[in-house]
Amino acid sequence: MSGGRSDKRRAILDGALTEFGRDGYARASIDAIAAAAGVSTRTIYAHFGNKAGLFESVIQESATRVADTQIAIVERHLGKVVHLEADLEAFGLELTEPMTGFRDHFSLVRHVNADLDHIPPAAIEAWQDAGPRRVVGALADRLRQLADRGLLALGVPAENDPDAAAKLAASHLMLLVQGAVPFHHGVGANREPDRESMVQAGVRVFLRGYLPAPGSGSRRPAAG
Amino acid sequence: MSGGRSDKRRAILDGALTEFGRDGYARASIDAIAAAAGVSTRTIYAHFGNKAGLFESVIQESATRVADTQIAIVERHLGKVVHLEADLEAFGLELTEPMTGFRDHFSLVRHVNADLDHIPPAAIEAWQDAGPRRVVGALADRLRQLADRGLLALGVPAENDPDAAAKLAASHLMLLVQGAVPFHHGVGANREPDRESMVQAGVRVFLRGYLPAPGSGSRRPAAG
DNA sequence: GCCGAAGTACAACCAACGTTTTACTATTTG
DNA sequence: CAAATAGTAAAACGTTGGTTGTACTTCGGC
Repeated sequence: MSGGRSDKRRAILDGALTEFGRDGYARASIDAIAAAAGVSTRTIYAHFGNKAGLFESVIQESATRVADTQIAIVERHLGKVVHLEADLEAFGLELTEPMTGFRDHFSLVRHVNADLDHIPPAAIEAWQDAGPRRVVGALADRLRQLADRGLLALGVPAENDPDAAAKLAASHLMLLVQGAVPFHHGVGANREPDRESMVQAGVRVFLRGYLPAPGSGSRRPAAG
Repeated sequence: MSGGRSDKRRAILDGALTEFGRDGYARASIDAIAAAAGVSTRTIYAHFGNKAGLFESVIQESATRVADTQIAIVERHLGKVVHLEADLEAFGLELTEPMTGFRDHFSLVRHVNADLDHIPPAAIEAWQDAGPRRVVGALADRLRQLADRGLLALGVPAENDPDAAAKLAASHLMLLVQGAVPFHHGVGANREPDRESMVQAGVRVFLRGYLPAPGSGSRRPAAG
């Protein structure tokens, strides 16, 4: 019918993302994952060895997909900037959308951030490299490009990492824009409908922080 | 020696905070908590009924203590403001300090935020009311006071919640300032020593966003 | 000195879970 | 056809963990 042989692997990854995302590593059971994937538990062990191996595959694969999506959004809105504020707002709006679309993934990420002590460092590095660092890097590239055009002032770079200023600004933008979306059903006392205004506010704050002082070629935002 | 009878309860709460913070609810075991508290497991059930009851007591108690500390920091630095930027920086610096001092608590909070689906809503509300909402409220009060003096421009308030603008600004400040401290040993690619400069950067961004336009009594920061 | 509250040590119960084993089926490939 | 490959179903193993029951100890207050 649907597949030649092995969409089993895909089904397992999907089911595991759902279960791990909802319940976290410890609570999620192999049996539940097998049921969600429509697969026998033995097949999971055949593909991924053990629970830990499955988990690493799940987060790395999911992070890659999400990062690809987010980088595409970065490029779409910040590749050719015509009106900085409007483009940043559109960027932020579309960036916070996947957080509902990829609900399971971001739920999983929260679990990972809480469980860092129980995850092998190699797995963490692999995940960060495949996901968040790639996004921040892409965003930093675009911000530096805008700074070169004189549209932004990113501040003085550090000696060791010349991109530190751009990465910091990128982190700030992500923080301000993603802080707009509540973790869950209204934990931060924020309601859904004001996502747009929350993003606008975040962008406005970002711009106030990183707009070059009027009448300066490309200076740092302020004196220490 | 040290106590008449029942510091047992305190010892249990402390030990449980350590264990829950390191391992999360599911992984933390009653036996380990009992051992950490120097107490028999039976005593834990005598005091708190069951694991869930213990957990709720732990987070509520801990959140209250941390919030008290943070509110004191808010008042100390933002009660009598003389030099806004310097005071905000000192505030941010001292606010991010407890995150290492109360390491277990913030670790626990990350677990809670990831485990929201598995925690009774009543417990979540109680925790939010006892902790984060009180801090944001206190900070918002001070920001509104600064806005009244014309030192800040918080934006237009919403109809339903007149304090929404102040609370949003307070959330932004917390976000920018606390985003400076890495979750763990360098997950965000940030190193410890630059906490000071991270806080400075965050405050600078905040001020650029919420400083009143020069030569305006008390306007909103920008047009929509 | 006695009572009762609080605590302890220890065993036991029961359920859940990760993992392996075994026996069996279906499908592809040479 | 034969052999390998991938998958399934179900039981079993060993461990861990939450929870309870029970008998024993402390110790402060009357």
